[in-house]
Amino acid sequence: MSRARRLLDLIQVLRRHRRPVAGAVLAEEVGVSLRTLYRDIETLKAQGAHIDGEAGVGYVLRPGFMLPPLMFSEEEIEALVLGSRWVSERADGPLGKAARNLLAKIGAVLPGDLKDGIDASGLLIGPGAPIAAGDAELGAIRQAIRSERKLQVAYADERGRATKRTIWPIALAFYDRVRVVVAWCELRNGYRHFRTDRITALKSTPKRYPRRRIALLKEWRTLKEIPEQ
Amino acid sequence: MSRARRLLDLIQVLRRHRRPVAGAVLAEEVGVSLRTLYRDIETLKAQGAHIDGEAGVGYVLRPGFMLPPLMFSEEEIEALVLGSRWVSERADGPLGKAARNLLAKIGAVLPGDLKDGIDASGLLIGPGAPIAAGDAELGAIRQAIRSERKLQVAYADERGRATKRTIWPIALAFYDRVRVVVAWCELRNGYRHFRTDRITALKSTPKRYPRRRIALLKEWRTLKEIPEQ
DNA sequence: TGGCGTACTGTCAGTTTTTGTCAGCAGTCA
DNA sequence: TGACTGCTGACAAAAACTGACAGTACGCCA
Repeated sequence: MSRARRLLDLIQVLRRHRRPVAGAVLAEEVGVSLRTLYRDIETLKAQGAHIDGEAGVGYVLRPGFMLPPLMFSEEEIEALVLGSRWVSERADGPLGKAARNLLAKIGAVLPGDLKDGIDASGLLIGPGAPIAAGDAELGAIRQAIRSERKLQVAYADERGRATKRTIWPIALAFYDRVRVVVAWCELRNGYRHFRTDRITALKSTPKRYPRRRIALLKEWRTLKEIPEQ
Repeated sequence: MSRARRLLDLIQVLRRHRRPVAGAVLAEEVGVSLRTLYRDIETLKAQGAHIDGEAGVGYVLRPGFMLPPLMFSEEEIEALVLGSRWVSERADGPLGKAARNLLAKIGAVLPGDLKDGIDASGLLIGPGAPIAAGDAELGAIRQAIRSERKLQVAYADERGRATKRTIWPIALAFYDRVRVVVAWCELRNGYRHFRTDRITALKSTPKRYPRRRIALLKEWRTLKEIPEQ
């Protein structure tokens, strides 16, 4: 197995372990000596991987994705840049910032004559309809979705009726003007949609919801296809 | 210099030359023997680079971008997926397809447990307002923008007055419901905006416009900041 | 405090990979 | 046809990688 391949494998192995892993364990899993493992970790760090090593503890990989060398066509890059610009303009603050970081990161590795390529991409996002409020909490909502944790929300429905609910957020949908949380609602015992601008208060909880998000998402998608009464 | 680094360099060198380049020239530029260069080209092709070699002619790199190994944070990947989904749903057909290819390409290199990660990303694009017509020509417009070539268009303005113009397209702006071509208009001798749904006919020409697109784009941006009369 | 588990570094010999040289075949173009 | 070029195989030299061993440093815990 080539060295480059082994390095990718090492990242995967690291990803599998959520807790810190000892170098010796990693070395065994990828089939090299401990000394070589240290060298590999060094190489990966040099390539930008976020690996934290602590004496007496082990290694952890900060959440993220490592991509191997990849070739994109012009149109694919255009799509990437346009999409990131849309996120940058129309999504909430932190996500928009991530989109700009993404572009900066890609720009940084392109040779000089291509850096402007990204800035000067011919595809632009026009200003759109003003987006309804409720941005401040989106970061927390995304975090809850990622980590599959329950949220407590105070919600005012379209008729202004206020309720307090515990929900299992499974997705966040971006419309032109509003954002909608898709969630299982413990109060109603069913899937419900919550416009973020109508969430009057939100509290993250440390409680994980009892099913996997992917399964819930699949179930919700199936239900959606059945016309409602 | 590491081999991986040299391969990236080689891609850059190839990008610089628009005409076919002899392997001997490339070998000299990256500082290796011809034999090694052939081996490098082979490796790059195996990694997915679109390099065409023809005996008696030389090498050409089909337009595109090669990215080195890159680490993205969770939020950056979320932004990438969400942005690509927006492009996939809301941009024109070919670009949308490119966005889907982009995601597939990234999904393909991720280890098994992450592939669904992309499909199951918790961020969705909601259905939006119907988009005004004029999609069919977008591919040709983007092509003209990329290659800095003039377009002949028949245009009906907001009051229905029809004109025929030769324009230098420099950008394409995506609004919620319409798409707008930003261009220098030879008829009006100035920058004008054309809604794609009001372009009644469009013809690509092989004529390059006389200035660089980046410069025009910069000029247009400056002019925009001056309030119009 | 001492012991344990761990990250990390240096050195060096053996192994593997990469590289250059040479030789030859095949395709393109004028 | 001849000049130029892509492409492949073989082999030895050069370079990089690897494993083993020795040693240091750091954090945790009894």
